Amino acid sequence: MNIFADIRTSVIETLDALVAEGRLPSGLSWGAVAVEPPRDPAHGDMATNAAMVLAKPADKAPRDIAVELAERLTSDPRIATAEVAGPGFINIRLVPEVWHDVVAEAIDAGRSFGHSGLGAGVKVNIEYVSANPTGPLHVGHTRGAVFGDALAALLEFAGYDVTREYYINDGGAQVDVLARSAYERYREANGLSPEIAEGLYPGDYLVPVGEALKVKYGDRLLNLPEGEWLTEVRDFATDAMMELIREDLATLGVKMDHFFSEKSLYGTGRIEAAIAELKKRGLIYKGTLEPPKGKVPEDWEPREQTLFKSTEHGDDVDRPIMKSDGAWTYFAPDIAYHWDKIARGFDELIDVFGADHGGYVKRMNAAVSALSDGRVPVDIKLTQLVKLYKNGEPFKMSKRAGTFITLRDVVEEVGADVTRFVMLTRKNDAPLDFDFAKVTEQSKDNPVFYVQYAHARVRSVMRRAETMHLDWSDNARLEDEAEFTVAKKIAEWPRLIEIAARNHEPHRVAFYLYELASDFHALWNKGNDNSALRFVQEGNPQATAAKIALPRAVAVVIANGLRILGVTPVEEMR
RNA sequence: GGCCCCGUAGCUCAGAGGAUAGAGCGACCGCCUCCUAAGCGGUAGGUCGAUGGUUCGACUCCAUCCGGGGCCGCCA
Repeated sequence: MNIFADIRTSVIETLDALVAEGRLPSGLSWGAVAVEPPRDPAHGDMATNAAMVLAKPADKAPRDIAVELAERLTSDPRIATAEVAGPGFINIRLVPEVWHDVVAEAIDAGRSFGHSGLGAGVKVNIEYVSANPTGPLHVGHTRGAVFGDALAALLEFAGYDVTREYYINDGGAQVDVLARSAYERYREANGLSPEIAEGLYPGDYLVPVGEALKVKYGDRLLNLPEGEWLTEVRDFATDAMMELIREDLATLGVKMDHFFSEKSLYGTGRIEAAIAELKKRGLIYKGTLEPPKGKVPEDWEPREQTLFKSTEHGDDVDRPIMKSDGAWTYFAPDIAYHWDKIARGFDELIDVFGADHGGYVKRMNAAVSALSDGRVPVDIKLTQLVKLYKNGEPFKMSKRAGTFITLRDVVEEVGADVTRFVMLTRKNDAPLDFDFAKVTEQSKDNPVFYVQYAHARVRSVMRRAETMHLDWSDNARLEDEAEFTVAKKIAEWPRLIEIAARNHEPHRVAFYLYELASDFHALWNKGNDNSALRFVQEGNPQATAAKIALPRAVAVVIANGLRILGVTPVEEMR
């Protein structure tokens, strides 16, 4: 139940009735008619703009429509008052029973409260993380992992059929570099001193890989020319890195449905097939690009390449898919990969990239648009930088010195729950400050704590109520303003889910939970002054049952929200 | 030079085209005999970067400009 959608339906039925009676002209569109919570609670529980958006097409004064509409709306038993205000708003107040019903429904529906038919089984593929398999995941990947995972859960909650996917970049030159780096560690394991040349990966994490290579191959690969060991070492090292990455993701609670290998596209005709699709549409040609303006590379010279006419689908320049030497560019397997997703029947695609990949958005959009003839929308979400701090001091990282902070460092330091919540306290495209000290602080300054604390408070009173052997009725008795404030916030949950899902913005869930927790803490505190508002009424099981329904509903919503974010709701604070 | 993101209170940030633009921090003033004060209430603080445009209505959409960041031929 989404009370805002329900009342909107009522508004529209009323409008239809007005049309049927000739009070409004026929043929009007209700698309712009909205029923929303007002900014100022003094304006009521919800407001509709119907009269204003219909005034012009209906050729009537907004207030005339509003007066007529408002008068009829009150015949809806849920609507207590409907008043015309301002330029033509209709401010609606609902009867108290509605809010009691919301509380009962939240408790009754439990984990499914807020589920939406929005997705209606639409198949969505969400690709995230997709880090090169050349080492452990670092902080930047962590944000992408958390964001993608929360978005996936959010869409599932909203009724979408979601596939979580990771694209393994195991087809390019970087995995050869990985192989050479691992080979040096293999030599080291054999008692030789490794030569980590400039450009190789120096990290310690390859030491065990070298040792494992020794276990598998003994000394047989020593003193062989690179051509004879490269493939085997590369595959071995890549598998080891993917195993490492899977473990890293597991510590965060991220589990992919599907890993897709770039390598599987090469030599199998799959790239060729995807390019053939573009060729079929007349979007492949041979040509020479202009040099990039502004920053001209020293060694630039015009070369003829095979190009994708991405400008036909909104890109700024056409993009090379094959180099002048006949090898595919990195973009070619990307096209093939996305063609594969389309061929697998996904209705919508989402890619989560780091902000440094912003330059690829237009070309990927163009590729998907071309390959699906505009049928499959692709939304590319960029996650901005994470700046690390400790007690307000910037945390210096140096890749060269190998002192970069890994995902595992972060999770071990503050825990997966805190990591996930904090990463979602900013919009994906806003930079994020992550202070190791502050995120674990137990105070209201810390949103993770604040929301968890609200949940723990509810569980605490529920444990107390257990001892009273009361009848756990879903029927709340709401009396105080603060109680209605909380119930009304709960009523917004289903609507919030739809907005967040539609915009692909899981951070909205985190912000909402903070607001709900705030309303709840306020109510709790009111119980300090006014014992009638306490959830546990000593020696009175009936009164307690009636008062404890509301916090129970709060806990349901907080738990559902936290689960979407991938955070475990806690039973008590420790 | 081009493209993308950002610009909202002193600071960090929310804000489906709606009414008098919000929250937290910081500052100031209050609230524990009472389910966790790990909390709550109040006060102060704003030309929503600028100028035009669309609209009944613009922080929101469009254009131009200013400021900050990122990316920019065959690299991955």
